[in-house]
Amino acid sequence: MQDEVDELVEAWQRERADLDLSPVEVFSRISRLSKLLDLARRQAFTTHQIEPWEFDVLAALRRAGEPYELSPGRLIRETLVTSGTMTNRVDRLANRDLVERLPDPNDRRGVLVRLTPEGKERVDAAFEELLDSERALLADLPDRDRTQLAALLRTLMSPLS
Amino acid sequence: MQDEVDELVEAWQRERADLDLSPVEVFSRISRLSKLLDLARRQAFTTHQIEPWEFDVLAALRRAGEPYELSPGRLIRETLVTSGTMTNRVDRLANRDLVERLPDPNDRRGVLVRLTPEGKERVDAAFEELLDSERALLADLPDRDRTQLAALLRTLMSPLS
DNA sequence: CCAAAGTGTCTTGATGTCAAGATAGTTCTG
DNA sequence: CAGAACTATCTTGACATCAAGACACTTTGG
Repeated sequence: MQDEVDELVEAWQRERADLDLSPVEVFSRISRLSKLLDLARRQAFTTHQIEPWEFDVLAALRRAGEPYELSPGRLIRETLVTSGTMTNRVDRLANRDLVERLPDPNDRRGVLVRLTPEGKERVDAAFEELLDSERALLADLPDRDRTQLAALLRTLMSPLS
Repeated sequence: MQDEVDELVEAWQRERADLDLSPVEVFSRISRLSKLLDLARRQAFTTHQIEPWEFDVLAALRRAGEPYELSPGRLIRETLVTSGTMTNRVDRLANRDLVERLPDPNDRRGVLVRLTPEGKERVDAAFEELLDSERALLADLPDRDRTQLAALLRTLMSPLS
């Protein structure tokens, strides 16, 4: 069985037979999968009227547990975006009443972003839908393979993070 | 050994013990890896003064083989971007003399994008650097695991593409 | 205790992308 | 062969992001 990446590697091989192309087999697939996953994710969220970037923020707050509060700085670190981006995201989420901004009682520079009850409902529903859709994508992969894949990805990631 | 995703899964587990979180173990790692890879890629290309998006276009033309020509439509399909984006990319690459636009002799609506000699040099050098940097990332992974990882990713991708 | 360095958040301007639609040329159908 | 449907590319306007820096407050060190 052959996929797009096999074709890509063959094309390179024809042109640059001198190169060792083995890294492409792994990394090109990861990049493509990630792009396709974004689409699937966006799809899964449409029912709940939220965008992937909204989910990322809401989910970080949800995972934090009661009282569902984190500082913008912490959200930045969790979601790997810049501060300008996070200001903008929180603004838009606050406009939609999914989060609210509170002054940090311990630091007058600081702010706390808190999930509203509606935000919590929304993110919980979206997460369940996301898990369902991802489970469907994994359907072809036996349990053993799934575990092994996760383990290999963990190893690959360790030098990067 | 534990990574960020293990922590993320634990946090979810504390909050939502009712859910089966196994898909997260795979997909969250793929997304994160892809993000980290983008950074590594960007890094590898700085020496050669090109951006990842430039590489994507130049590489598609390079792989096509002599005379290194493809239509914008074909480039769109290879790189998974919209037509507006591709027009913009080709414009900027043409301004930097890395590609040129030619009329398609067989279709007066059409255009062919051709790699210039400088574009070819640039993309070849960048690709070699990219392969080196990716090989370094794979250094910890034995050959056997590498092949298996590629195979598992191929299986995972097949229902999506 | 005060000045300097550090930290947390927001603002600004530039950039790359997309969706929708415009335009020009081609292919199909009756 | 004429009109309709289709295709290829480009244009436009909106949008999310980032990098750099502004601003307010806090911590550190003499």
